[in-house]
Amino acid sequence: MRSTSGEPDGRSADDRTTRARIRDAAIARFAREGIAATSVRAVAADAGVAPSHVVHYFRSKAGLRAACDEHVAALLRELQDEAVDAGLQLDPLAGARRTLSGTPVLAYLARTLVEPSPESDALVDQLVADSVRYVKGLEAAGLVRASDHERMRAVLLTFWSLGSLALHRQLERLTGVDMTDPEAHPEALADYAGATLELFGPGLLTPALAQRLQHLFAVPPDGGTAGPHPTGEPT
Amino acid sequence: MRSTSGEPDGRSADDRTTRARIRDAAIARFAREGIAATSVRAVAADAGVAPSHVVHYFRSKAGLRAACDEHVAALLRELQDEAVDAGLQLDPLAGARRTLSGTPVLAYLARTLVEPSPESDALVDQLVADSVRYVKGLEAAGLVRASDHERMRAVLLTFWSLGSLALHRQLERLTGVDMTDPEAHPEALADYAGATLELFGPGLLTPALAQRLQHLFAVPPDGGTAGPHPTGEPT
DNA sequence: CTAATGCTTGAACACTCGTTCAAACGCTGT
DNA sequence: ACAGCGTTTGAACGAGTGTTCAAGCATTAG
Repeated sequence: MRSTSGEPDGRSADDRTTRARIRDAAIARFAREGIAATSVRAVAADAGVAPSHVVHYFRSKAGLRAACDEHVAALLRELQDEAVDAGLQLDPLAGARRTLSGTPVLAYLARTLVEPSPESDALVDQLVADSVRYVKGLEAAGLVRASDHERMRAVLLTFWSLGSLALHRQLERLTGVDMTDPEAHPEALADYAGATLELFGPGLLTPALAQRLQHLFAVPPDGGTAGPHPTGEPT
Repeated sequence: MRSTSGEPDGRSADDRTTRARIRDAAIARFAREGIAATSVRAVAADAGVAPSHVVHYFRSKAGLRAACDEHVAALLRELQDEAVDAGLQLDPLAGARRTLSGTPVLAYLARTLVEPSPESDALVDQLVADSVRYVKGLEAAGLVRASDHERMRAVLLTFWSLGSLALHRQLERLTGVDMTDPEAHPEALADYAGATLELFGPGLLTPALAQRLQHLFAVPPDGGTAGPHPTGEPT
C-alpha cells in the first residue's frame, strides 16, 4: 500500500492509500453502528491497521470524524455539480442517491446529521445552500411553481430528504423503501413515489409537469410491481 | 417496587417516586446528549441517587432505556386519545407538541428514533398506526382529500413529523423553528407554516380547508412577526 | 425494645475506551 | 553497502464504562 499507484480509488487530490482506506472504513462503520458507538479499534481492524495508526493520520477520533464529514461534503458537492450539468432532477439528492447506491455514504450522512459537530453543521449548510440554488433553477425552468417562501420551501424540501435519510431504518421497516439504496426494492417504490407525487405534486410542481408525471404512475392503488419510477420527487 | 406512597407525580399506575425520578432524569439526559453517550452515573447524579440504585430498579442501562421508551409511548398514546376526543388537528403530533412543550419528551423521541432498539421500533409502529387511523378520520371529516395511497400517505406524514423532530437541532439552526417547542420562537413560525401550507396544502387538504387556512397566512412573504399560527399542518 | 423488610449506598471488578510513546520495519537515495 | 525517513506497530496508561455485591439506613411490625 504505497505511493500513488493502484487501487481505482482516487476520489479527490489529498487521498492517499492507507489514509483513504482508514477513512472509508470509518465511514462504513460509523454508518452501520453510529459514530459514538464505534471505537477507533474497530475502524483500525476494518482497515487492517493498528489502532495507533489511525490517530497518527487523524489526530484523534474527532479528527477522523471531521475528515469523514469533509470527504462526504466534497463528494456531495461534486455530485451536485454533476447533477446541475446533466439533466434535471427534482431532488437535489437524487443524483447522489443513484451514484452512491450500494455505498455507505448516505447512511453515514444520516448518522452525522444526528450526532452534532461543527463539520456536520457545515455539511448541512452546504446541502441547504445547494438546494436553494437548485430549486431556484427548477423554478426558472418552469418545473416548479413560484413560492412566497422561496428559501423556506427549499429548506423544507432539503429536510424532507434528510429526514427520510435519518430515519431510513424505520422507513424501510415500514414501507420497504430504503432511502440509502432505493433500487434495492423496486417493487415498493411505486407506492412510495405515487404517494409522494400525490402529496407534493399539486403544491410544488407546475401543473404541466404534475400531470405529465401523474400518468406515469397509472398503477393499481396498492398493487404490485407495476409502473416505472422516474427519478422524480423530493425524496 | 413497593410502597404506594406519595409525591403528586402519578402518570400511570406503575410509577413510583424514586423510580419515576430516575426515569425522568434519564429521559432528560438521553434527550440532551443521546442515549449511547449518556452514562448510568450521570443519570444517577441527576436523580440524586447512587449509580447502583438505577440498575436496582431497571435491570440494566438497556432496561432503563426500554422503560423510557415505554413511558413515552404511553404518554403519546394518551395524548393521541385526547386529541381525537377534542377538536381536530391536522398533525397527530400537534397535540403532543403543545402539551409536551418545555418537556424533554419530544427531544427524547428524536433520539430514540435514531438509536435502534426493539422498544423504539414498537413506538414508531404505534405512532404510524395512530397516524393512519387519524388521517382516515380527517378524510372522513372532509378535511383532507381522498388518496390512492392511503396508508403510504399517512406513513409519509408521520415521517415528515418525525424527521423534523430527529433533525430539530439543524432545523432550528436554519429556520429558527424548534420542533421540540415551537412556541419558543413564534416569529419564525409564520414563514414556516406558510411554506408548509403552500407545499402540502394543495395535495393534502380539501380545497375548502386549504383556502380557509390560506388567508390566515396573508403575511408579508419573508416578513417578521405577523400572522396567527393555527394548530395546523403535518408538522 | 427487637426483628424484619425494603430502600439505598459505597467500594470494587472486569472491561473498553481514546490516546501516548518508543521501538521496529521497509523503502529510497547515496 | 550505509544512512535516513516516513510508515507502521505493540504495549501500556489513565479515565470512564456497565454491573455486582455485601453492607448500612430507615421505617414499620411484633
